[in-house]
Amino acid sequence: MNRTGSRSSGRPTLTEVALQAGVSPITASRALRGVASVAPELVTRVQEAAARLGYVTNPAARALASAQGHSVVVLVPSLSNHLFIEPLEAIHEVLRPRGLEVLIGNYHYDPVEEEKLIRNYLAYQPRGLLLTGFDRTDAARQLLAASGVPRVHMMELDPAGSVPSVGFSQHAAGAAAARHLLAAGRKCLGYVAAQLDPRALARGEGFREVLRAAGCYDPSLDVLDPQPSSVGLGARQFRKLLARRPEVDGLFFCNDDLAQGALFEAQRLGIAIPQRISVLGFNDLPGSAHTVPRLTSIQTPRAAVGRQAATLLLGLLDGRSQPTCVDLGFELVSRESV
Amino acid sequence: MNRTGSRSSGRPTLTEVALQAGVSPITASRALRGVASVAPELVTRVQEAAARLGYVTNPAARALASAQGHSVVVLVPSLSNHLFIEPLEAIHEVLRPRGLEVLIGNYHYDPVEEEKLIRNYLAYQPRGLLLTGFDRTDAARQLLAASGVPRVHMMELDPAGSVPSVGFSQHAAGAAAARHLLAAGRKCLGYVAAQLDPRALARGEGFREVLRAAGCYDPSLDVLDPQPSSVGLGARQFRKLLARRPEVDGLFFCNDDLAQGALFEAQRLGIAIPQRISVLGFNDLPGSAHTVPRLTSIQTPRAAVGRQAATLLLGLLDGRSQPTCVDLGFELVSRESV
DNA sequence: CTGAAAGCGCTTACAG
DNA sequence: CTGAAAGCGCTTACAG
Repeated sequence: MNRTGSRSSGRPTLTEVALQAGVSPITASRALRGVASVAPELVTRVQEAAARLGYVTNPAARALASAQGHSVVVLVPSLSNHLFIEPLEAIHEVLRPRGLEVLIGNYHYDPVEEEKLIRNYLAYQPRGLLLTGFDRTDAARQLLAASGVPRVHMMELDPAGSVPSVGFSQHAAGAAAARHLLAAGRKCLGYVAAQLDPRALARGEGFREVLRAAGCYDPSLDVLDPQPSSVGLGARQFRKLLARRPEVDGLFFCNDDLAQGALFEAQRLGIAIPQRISVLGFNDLPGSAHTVPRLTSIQTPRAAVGRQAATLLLGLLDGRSQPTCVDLGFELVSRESV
Repeated sequence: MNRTGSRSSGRPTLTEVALQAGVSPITASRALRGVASVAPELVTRVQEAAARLGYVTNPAARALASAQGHSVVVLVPSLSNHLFIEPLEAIHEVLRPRGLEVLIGNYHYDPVEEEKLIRNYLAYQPRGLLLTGFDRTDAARQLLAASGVPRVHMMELDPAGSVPSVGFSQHAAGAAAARHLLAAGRKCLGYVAAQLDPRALARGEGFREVLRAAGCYDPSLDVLDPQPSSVGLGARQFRKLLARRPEVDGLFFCNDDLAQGALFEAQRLGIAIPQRISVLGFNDLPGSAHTVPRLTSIQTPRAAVGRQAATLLLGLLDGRSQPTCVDLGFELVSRESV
């Protein structure tokens, strides 16, 4: 048989399972895949044979024969800031039970790296794609369109509404932040952002718009730093901003780690939060509920985004659902720092 | 040609590249893979043809034909506690340039889930495996041994020294923690651990051993909680322990997030750190350098573990290196909390 | 240094 | 409901 040549993998094949079960390989294949048309008795016979031999489908052979991978590719801009871990876990939970492998690509906030990942992963003929936001190279856009692979975008809402997306309005979140600070009686407000991805920028837009409408927008109070977000950076930016503009009385941080750093630094500087300055975070990261003072933040539906995006993709694959735009909203969690 | 049938993937194939370049598919294959024996002129011709057509190798076909995947599987117990992100990134950096795909499996600290992942991923015929620690089911052990796939274990050192491993001695780290606290003049010491994976347990052993030798080990001062590690849990455990044993004067936490929680809670309780209680963390997570007071912690070589493990695996694949045990050590970072 | 033949382990039409 | 034939797109020996 085939097993003689050194090219065989050594693992049991479908043909061997079929032999044991006394059926043809095609029937064995159908039985294992749960194709309806197989006699129940044969199904159990095949399943037993497979179990006995410890048979596991060779994914390469399956993908080659069916011209379809059994994977869904998820592309995220980062793994290190914890933000994308929760969607990732939720995606796994939805997709794994359906027999779909989840391939994770991290492009480190670099559109060129994302384009490479898209090119590479498309070779795997994935069933679907889960992407972050809408900001990518033209080449990447073309690759995606040409591939025809169903996809859902996460974290941002499609402005046009034509591409399936699951997330919330970053702009509205920024606006809500400004309104909350204004409602707390603060007047001299700044936005402190790092990384400066499209979402942080959109929140800044929303924030500014409200301030402008309230007649208290001061561009010199904004701090936009392209460096990765971190506790240390938050502390540094807080100190610098305060030295420069001691009259500031409210700060919106684009991520909780920055805000936590500001809280630490304020304590070192002897600046009372929120008495002298209100501090508002974003994302409500683990730990923010326990800082001193407890951080007021905007909770984002990260796990829900992953879950819904995966579910929507599944619907698209089955032809059950239409491309839609799912707005999951956000929630301001009021604690002690504003 | 083949392209007529609906079974084709629609993407350009090696054969088409070969046609364009005026060579046989085999030569095209060799040229693209960088097999030495191809005439330089043909190599460039093939590469140009491939570029022109936008050819990307079909990984399924390649894996099937070569009875070898081009992936390395990395299995980690968690993604959410940030600990395993750095090794993962480092592994990517080493393996991707070599054309190896990195498949990530997260088993959520569940050996049964790890066993399933091993079974599944082995079907991909990975070139190598990167595993976390040595604690797994017997079935998993057998699968690994039977597969013959080269592997390197991370984070712990192989006690026997026969299996390749890269990490540091968890036991020694625990002992170092105890010595540091003792050297600071503390006598009433406890170990606060969560998750209770084998590594946290090993650190506890090392910690206890030193205390015992110093004649001040008190088992009732240890807090071992199987829940996931978090800032909130650290705060809770700190408060409870303090209510129960107000005389405690030094605490070693199995992870920095717990220690950070304790710092917050101490502040709320008005307990001076380190004057009344020394707090020692573990892992030196981002943020720990900025807490109030700044957290003294034990820095672990997480990125280096990933980098070295991947490098060692590469050596194993090339037959360049022998299985060895690489001890990367750890470093106590003295700040303000002890 | 290059190539014709065969095969990797599945699944897709096509029959019956 | 079941199966024989062909094919997915590569690479492995084997020649020359």
